[in-house]
Amino acid sequence: MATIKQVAKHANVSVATVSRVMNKSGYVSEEAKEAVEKAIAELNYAPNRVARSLYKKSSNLIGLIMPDITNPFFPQLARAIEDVANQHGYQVVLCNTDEQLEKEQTYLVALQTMHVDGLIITTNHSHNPNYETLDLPMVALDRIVKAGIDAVVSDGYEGGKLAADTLLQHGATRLAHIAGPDHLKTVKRRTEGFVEVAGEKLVGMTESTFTFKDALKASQELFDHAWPFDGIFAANDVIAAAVLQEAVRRDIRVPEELQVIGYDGIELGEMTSPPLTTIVQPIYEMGRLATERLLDLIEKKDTRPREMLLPVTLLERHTTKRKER
Amino acid sequence: MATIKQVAKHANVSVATVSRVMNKSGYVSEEAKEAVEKAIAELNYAPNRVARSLYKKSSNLIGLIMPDITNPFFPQLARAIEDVANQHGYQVVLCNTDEQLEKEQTYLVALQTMHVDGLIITTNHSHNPNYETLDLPMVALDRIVKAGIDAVVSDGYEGGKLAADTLLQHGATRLAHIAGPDHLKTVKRRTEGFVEVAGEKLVGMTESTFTFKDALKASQELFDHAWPFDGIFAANDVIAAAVLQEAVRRDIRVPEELQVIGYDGIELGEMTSPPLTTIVQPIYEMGRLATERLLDLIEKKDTRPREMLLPVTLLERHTTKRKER
DNA sequence: TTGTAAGCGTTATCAT
DNA sequence: ATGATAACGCTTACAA
Repeated sequence: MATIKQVAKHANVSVATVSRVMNKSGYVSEEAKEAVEKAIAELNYAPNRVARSLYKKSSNLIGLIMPDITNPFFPQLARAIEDVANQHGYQVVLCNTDEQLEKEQTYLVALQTMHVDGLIITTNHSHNPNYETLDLPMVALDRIVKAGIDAVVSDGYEGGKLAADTLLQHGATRLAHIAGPDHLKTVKRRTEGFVEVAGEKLVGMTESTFTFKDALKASQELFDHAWPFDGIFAANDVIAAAVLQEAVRRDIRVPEELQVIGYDGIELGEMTSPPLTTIVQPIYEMGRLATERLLDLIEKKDTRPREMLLPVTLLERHTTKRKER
Repeated sequence: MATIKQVAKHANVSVATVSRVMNKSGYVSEEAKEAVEKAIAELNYAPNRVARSLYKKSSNLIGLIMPDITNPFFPQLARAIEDVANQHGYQVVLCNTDEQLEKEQTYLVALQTMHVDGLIITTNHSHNPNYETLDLPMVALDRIVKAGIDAVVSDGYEGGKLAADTLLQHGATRLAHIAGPDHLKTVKRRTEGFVEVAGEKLVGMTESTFTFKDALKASQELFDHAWPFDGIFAANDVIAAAVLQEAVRRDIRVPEELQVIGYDGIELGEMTSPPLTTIVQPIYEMGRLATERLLDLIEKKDTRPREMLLPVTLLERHTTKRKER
C-alpha cells in the first residue's frame, strides 16, 4: 500500500498538501489539488487508518458485546448494528461473552486498548464494575445495565399483557406460561405483564433457559403437571417452538385445543408447523436505534433521550384462533 | 489510559526497559523488572494496540466477510471463528456483503487500510478481481474462491449421495429434490450427488434461494406439479422446513407418506415438527479449522494442506422412517 | 543491563 | 497557498 509520502513525492508537493486534499481542510490551489488527485489515483492510495487512529485517538471501530451470536435473537441485532455502523464509516468488532464476567472483562480491555470509539452491550452484569469506570460512549441493548447508561429495550411488560389479552380474547380460559431466565430483567417484565392480566386464569407456570433442549424439558414438565390448559405464553420463540413440538408429540391440536404465543418475532416462528403467533419486538429497529444513538454519543451530539422503550406488536399466525365475533 | 512513558517515569527507567519487560525481550535486571511490574500494576497500564500496530504493521484483527449473519447457517461459523481467534489474541471484524460485489469491495479496502492480518471469506465472487491482487493471508470458507486460495468446505457430493441412499434404503421409490441457488458451487455439488444416485427414481426437482419465503413457494410448486413422491431432499435445512410446513398444510403425513431430508444440521432442524432428519456439515469444526489455518498462514507456519474437504454425516431424526430390516 | 533515538503513517501547527 | 515539523504510543537498533 502506498503511503502519503509516496503520494506527495509523486505529485511534487508536501505531505501536508496531500493531507489537506484528503481531508478537504485548509487551502489548496486547484493546480495542486489536481496533481494530488492524479497521484492518489495512480498509486491507488488509501490512507492508513492505524496511523490516523494513533494521532486522532479514534478508530472508527465499535465493539459489539453479546452473549452468543448463535442464539437466534442476536444475528438480526448484529446485522442492524453492522448496517448502520457501516453506513457511517465504522466497522464492528464482534465479541461473544457467554455471559461470563471474565470474558467480558477480557474483551473490555482488548477493545479499549485498540481504541474502539464506542460499545454496544447486551449483557446482564449490571453490577459489573468495569462499565462504571470505563469512560467510553456506550449503549445497552435489550438489557438495562444501570441508570446513567443509555439503553434501548422493548416494552416487555406491555408484551406480556398483550399476550394474555390475546389468549383470553380468543377464548382461552386456562392459561399457562413458561418464563425465561430469572436474571434477565427485560425478560422478567414479560412474565410480570402476563401474570398481571392472566390473574386467576393462570393454572401453570415454569421457567426455562433459552436453549431448545431446556425448553423442551420445561415443556414436558408443564404438560405433565399442569395439563389441561388451553392457552400458553412462552417467554421467547425458541421456547414456543419447543412447546409446539411437545404438543404435536402428545397429539394436542394447535390451536384448536391449545393456543400458543411466543415472543420476539424471529424468523424461526415462520418456520414452525403451524406458524407461530408471537409478540414481535422491533429487533432490527432496536439495533438501528442503539447504533445511531451510539454514533451521536461518539460525535458528541448528545441530544435525544437517554432510554428508549420501544412498543411491541402482536403478529397473528396460526397457533392462535381467528378472533371470535 | 496510561502510556508507556508514564510507566517508565513511575518506575524510574526508560521506555525501552518497560517495553522489554512487556515483551519479555532482551535483558532486564530483576530489580528493574520488579519496578516496572509494580508501576504497570499501579497505573493499570495496558499497551496501546494502535501504536503497536503502526510499528509492527500487524493489528491482531481478522476480517470476516460473509453474505448475511442473519442466514442461520452463518452464526455458528462466526462463533467458531471468533472463539479461536480470541483464544489466540485476535479480534474479528464482522462484514455483511449480501453477496454484493460492491459492498465486498468497500469492505476489502476498509479492512486493508486498518491493516487486518487476514481474511476469512464466504463469498461466491470467485471472479472478483480484488482477491487476486490482495496480498493478505486468507482462507475461503464453505465456498471455493479460486485455486491458489486456501479453502475449507464439506463434501457436498457425498452428502447428496448419502441423502439419496438413505431415502432409498428407507423404502422411498419416488424421489424429489429442491436445489439451492445455482451460483453456489458447493451447494450444487449436493444436487449432483443426489441426482447421481437417485437416477431413474427422481420424479421432480426445482430450485430455490435460501430464504424461507422462496422455499415455501418452491415447495408449493413442487407439490403442485410433481406429486406424488415419497422422499425429498432439500438443499438446506431452511428449505426442508418449508417442505415440512407445506406438507402438513396438505395433510401429508411425514414420514409415513413422505420422508424428508435436509442439509446443514443447524439448530432449526431440531425445532421443527417432526424434528428434521438431515445431512450435517461439521459447521463449527469448519470455522475452527479455517481460522486455525488462517492463523498459521499469518504466522508463516505454512504447513498443512491447502484445501480441506470435510466429511458429512447423517443425523436421523423423525422425518425419515426407522430403517427397515 | 540500560538508555537514546529513529521510525511506523498520519494530522495539525506554525512559519513562510 | 504551501512546506517543515512535532506529536500520537510503541518497538527496536545501536550506543553506552
